[in-house]
Amino acid sequence: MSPTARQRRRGPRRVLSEDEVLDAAQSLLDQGGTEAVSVRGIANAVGLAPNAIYTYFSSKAALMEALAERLLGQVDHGVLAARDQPWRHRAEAFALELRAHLTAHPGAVELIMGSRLNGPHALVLNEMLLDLFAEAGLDPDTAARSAYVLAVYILGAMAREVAGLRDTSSEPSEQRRVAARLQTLAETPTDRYPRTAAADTIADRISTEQYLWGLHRVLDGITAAGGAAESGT
Amino acid sequence: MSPTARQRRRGPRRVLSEDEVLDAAQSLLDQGGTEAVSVRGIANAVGLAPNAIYTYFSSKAALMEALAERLLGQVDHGVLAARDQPWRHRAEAFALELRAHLTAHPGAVELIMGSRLNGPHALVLNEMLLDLFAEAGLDPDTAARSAYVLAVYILGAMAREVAGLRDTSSEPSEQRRVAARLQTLAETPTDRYPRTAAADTIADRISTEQYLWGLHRVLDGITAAGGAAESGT
DNA sequence: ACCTGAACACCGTTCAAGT
DNA sequence: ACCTGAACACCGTTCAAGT
Repeated sequence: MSPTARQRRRGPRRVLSEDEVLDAAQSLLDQGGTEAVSVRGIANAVGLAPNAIYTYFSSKAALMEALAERLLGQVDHGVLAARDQPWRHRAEAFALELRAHLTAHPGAVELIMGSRLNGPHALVLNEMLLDLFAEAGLDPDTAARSAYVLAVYILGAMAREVAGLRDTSSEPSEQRRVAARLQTLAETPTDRYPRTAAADTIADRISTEQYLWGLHRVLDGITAAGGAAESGT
Repeated sequence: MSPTARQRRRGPRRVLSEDEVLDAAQSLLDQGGTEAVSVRGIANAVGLAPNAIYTYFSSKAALMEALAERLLGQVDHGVLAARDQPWRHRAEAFALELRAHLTAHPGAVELIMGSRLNGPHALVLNEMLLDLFAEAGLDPDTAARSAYVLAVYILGAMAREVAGLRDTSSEPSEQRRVAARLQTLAETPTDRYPRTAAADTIADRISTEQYLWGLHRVLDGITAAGGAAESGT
């Protein structure tokens, strides 16, 4: 599953793909957050000397940019394109899908938030949001503004959510317990401890409820301003 | 202006305040962003050995947390507390004030976004937002949700804005020009180049307009949901 | 063209020692 | 209690050299 050291055939032939390098980077990111991603760590994971990484990416910054772009490309946007569904339903499904993907890769949030979001995947997503709001009956200008506001809300909410999960590491009294709890939950099989699993699900549902409440307020505001066609959730 | 090396009276007496250490950190942050803030750089700026910093803060992470808190405390929240003004006007004024402060310290955004926001200054701000929405006629639960959504929008918008200003450093074709432009603008006296200054002001106003448009949509959505009392902008 | 070893100029943090 | 010098285990990146 995780890319480990491979037999190094020495020689000029390119032995790795860019994606394999990004796989290693993403694995480090998922395990220890942004600060755990190092050029030397990636090199070690793929079995190359550190400086060989610069054959694939011109700098660590370029690598991280590519990683952010790829992570954005991994979110399933099929729900956004489903034209048989009412636009509001699609917006909500997409917001939930993006949240699910990013909370599964918490380190990715910081990366995506700091990125310019002008890569191909980001542009595709923006295009789909423009389409969505156009179908909702908004004129192009209002649709563009609305897409921006929606993106700000979704990404901002994700950033606040993962910031709340942060370690702090010095004061074990507060959030440390939550992290420890999550760790425990990740290790306890759901079917053996139904109560614990249920409590966790409830906690998550509360957070999801707050997220969706805000999303609905944003969509309400957009609808009222742009004269968008109303449609059920 | 910037804290430079001071005469070091050697001995056990504490010669610096925590604030002086944070001053140095903030200066580095403003000049070169988060990655320019190093324990050794701070130590050099205040004229201490690097490890002496650990007398003031237990770790770099704790230092950065304190810095984020202090930066949040620097935003003028008088506009939020002005009870003679309609609540919507206060919300807008506060949003603009916070934006002005954070765009003046772009590096601070990443710091604040990554912080838990549970320090005293953050709690004060949250409390004031709760008051604001209570005065707007919302019940406590809705006020709390609304404060969260408003914070997410404001901080999210700031994060997107500073991410757009990022360097990229490798491809000078795109945003590099904007950065260069801003640099040029910062160096050209406004009164000598009125056209250039006007163009910049217009560009900023467009951005401000988008920011406020989104803010109004969010407030509209909240108002509609919570049955808040309407008041003119 | 791709990869390596070695080196450069950095990091955050710890430790024993001085005052 | 506060500060220092020295050290440890790291960084990202560059360079000359090998295939």
